[in-house]
Amino acid sequence: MITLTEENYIKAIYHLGIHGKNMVNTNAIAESLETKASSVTDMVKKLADKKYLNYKKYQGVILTEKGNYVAINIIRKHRLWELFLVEKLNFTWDEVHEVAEQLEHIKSEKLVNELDAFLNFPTHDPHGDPIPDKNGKFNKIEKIALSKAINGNTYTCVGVQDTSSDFLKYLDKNNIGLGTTIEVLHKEPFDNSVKIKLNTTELVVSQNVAKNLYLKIV
Amino acid sequence: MITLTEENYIKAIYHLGIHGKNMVNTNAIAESLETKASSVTDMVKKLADKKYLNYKKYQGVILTEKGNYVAINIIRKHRLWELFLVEKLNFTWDEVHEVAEQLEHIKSEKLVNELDAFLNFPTHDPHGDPIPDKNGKFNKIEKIALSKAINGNTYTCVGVQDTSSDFLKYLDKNNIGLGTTIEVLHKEPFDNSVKIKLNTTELVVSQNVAKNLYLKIV
DNA sequence: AATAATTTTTAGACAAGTCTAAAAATTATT
DNA sequence: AATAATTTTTAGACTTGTCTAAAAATTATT
Repeated sequence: MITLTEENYIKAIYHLGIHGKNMVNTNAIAESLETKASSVTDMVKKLADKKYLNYKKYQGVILTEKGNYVAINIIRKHRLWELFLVEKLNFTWDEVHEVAEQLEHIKSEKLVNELDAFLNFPTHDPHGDPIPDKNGKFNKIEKIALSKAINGNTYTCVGVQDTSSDFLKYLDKNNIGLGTTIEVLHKEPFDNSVKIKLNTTELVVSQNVAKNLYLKIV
Repeated sequence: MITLTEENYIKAIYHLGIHGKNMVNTNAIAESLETKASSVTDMVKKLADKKYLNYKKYQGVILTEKGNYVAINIIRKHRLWELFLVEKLNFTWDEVHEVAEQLEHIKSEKLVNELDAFLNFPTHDPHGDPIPDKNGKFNKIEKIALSKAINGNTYTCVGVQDTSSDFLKYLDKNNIGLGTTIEVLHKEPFDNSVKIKLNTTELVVSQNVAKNLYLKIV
């Protein structure tokens, strides 16, 4: 039986390993889980024993097929629950994360699959992230950060990188959500801020915001 | 912060203390949680320190107001989730318990209250047990075990005592559910079995079944 | 290539919750 | 009321996951 802590390590390692196919190092895991490197070393040995990952001393860690499967399953549950909370229980997109972090660990195959059906087999969660299906399959959408968007083009918002409450509240306040149409008016080379057009209003957003907002070309 | 284990102890103590206002003893708690008496003693001291209950050495344990509040809140969550699983996710009444045991520990005031609203503020769960409201209030229904029902009277089924999968499957197989109309035809003094009439069919149930099936007079 | 800085691992300790075995208190029996 | 049976508690140990501090390996710098 896999423990809650083990699941959280596997999830963190999955997310850290997503870009670049190289190994995930101890300090990165420690930082992401807000724990100490020595604790990570201990746990990583245990997870290697259980065949969730391959571990080379001083080299870092990489998930096995088995570990990958576990990670994707947790992510599937997390995102289904997030969507459930927003669609059925009136949560806002900045409120869902904390609760979904708990719900993702509930163990019941039937529960996940019935929830999936209840929500009509959705493909994306409230932050625009893809939801893996029963078999772990999901397609990533071709998205681009606002900071890398091209002047004069028009896009729609398809997701966010940062899911912190503060950032999501900022977006809400400025009427930016999934599906919002955004035209790129001007990119300021001095501070990398970007001037955009939303419906009728114009808005200047900082580099920080621009980096964390994902768009798709219309 | 209260731990999962503490919550389970408090819930068990609440259920054990419901009949008779006297103290709940160590062995009873140990048996109900399938643990050892020595473990119970340790935990009970901890719960007393945290003011969830009053504990007198060798005398047993009784929940405080604070402990009672925690217990009722867990029961509220358990029963709301059970109803959700049956009503929205196609679970049968014998499948819900195990999953609800997990879901009842999710911590989010908003989640519980929104779930309550989503289900239209229900008053009873799929086993006929009352669901406490936001303020912990609930009315117990005047129910009677089939074994104590009176010959010739007609009742409706309002709940069960035993919620084991086997018992609930037995009831399903014989078309007995919440709201089923039951007429008591004959009580056999020899083995305490009871002959009942369901719609058109007649059925003889054992003493064991009769003791675990709750009825209300029509 | 030698030294410095950083990263990672090891060793030993701690808290939570559990266990076994033995001691202490309570309850039942004669 | 003394002894027997039962229940409860204590004492000490184990597991999981964590920590600090020190040692070892790797990477960066000169």
